[in-house]
Amino acid sequence: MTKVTIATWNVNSIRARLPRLIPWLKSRNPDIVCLQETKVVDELFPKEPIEELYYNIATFGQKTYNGVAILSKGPMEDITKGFPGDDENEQKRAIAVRTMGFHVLDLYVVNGKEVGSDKYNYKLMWLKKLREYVKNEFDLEKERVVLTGDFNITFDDLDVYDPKAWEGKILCSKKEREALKELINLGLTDAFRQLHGNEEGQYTWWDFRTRAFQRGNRGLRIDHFLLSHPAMEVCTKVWIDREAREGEKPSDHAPVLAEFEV
DNA sequence: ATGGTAGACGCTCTA
Repeated sequence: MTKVTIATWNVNSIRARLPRLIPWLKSRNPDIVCLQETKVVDELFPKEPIEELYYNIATFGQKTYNGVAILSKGPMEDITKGFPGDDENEQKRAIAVRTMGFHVLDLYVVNGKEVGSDKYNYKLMWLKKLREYVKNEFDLEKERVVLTGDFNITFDDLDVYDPKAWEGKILCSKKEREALKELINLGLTDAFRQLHGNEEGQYTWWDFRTRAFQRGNRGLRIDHFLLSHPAMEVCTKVWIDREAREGEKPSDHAPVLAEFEV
């Protein structure tokens, strides 16, 4: 048996977060890392300091906004960027690779701004495209498939610090939760909830604007590991690395790490 | 009815 650790982290700019990312990679030493909101074109992605830690890197970035990247200690095959049929102007929010015995999809789901807005409708449309893509391109019954990243959706009120304040709001609205449920219903499991039961207060994102972390864990759980059955079967642990949200210049998200015995 | 912070960019947008 060997252990494979897969991590996800919305870094909110790879270049701004490098002083936090590099020491974190050294201390946690994950085998595979899915990054979101890299906010940089591929040519300017700071590859060298990450390659020095023996990672291969696949990037799918754009200027200023969005952007995803996968780091892996193993070789990466079948690198797929975006969804089938996307044109080059489409927002850069999805990248998939086959590495170390897993199909890994790194996702930065649309935020949606406000329920009912154009961005909200784009979010729901994007989630529909994601579902079709996963349904058509991956064998969830037979393969170890890992969908991870910033989903910008809570599953239910257990994932919310103040459910009353967030009721029906963006990240918590009925339509978003239904879209996430429809994705799950393809044959995926919310690995964190599967292994942690109804544990409360487990969040992955805290709003900078309201100083939600410092003011007492006022967060949401929106960064997820959605696993196919063969992946869930070998998953032994999922945990949120709150330490990375503390200290100088953190991202607004904490990393989430999943461990597999394969 | 919409502040607060953070990041990239270039005096504004996105989260």
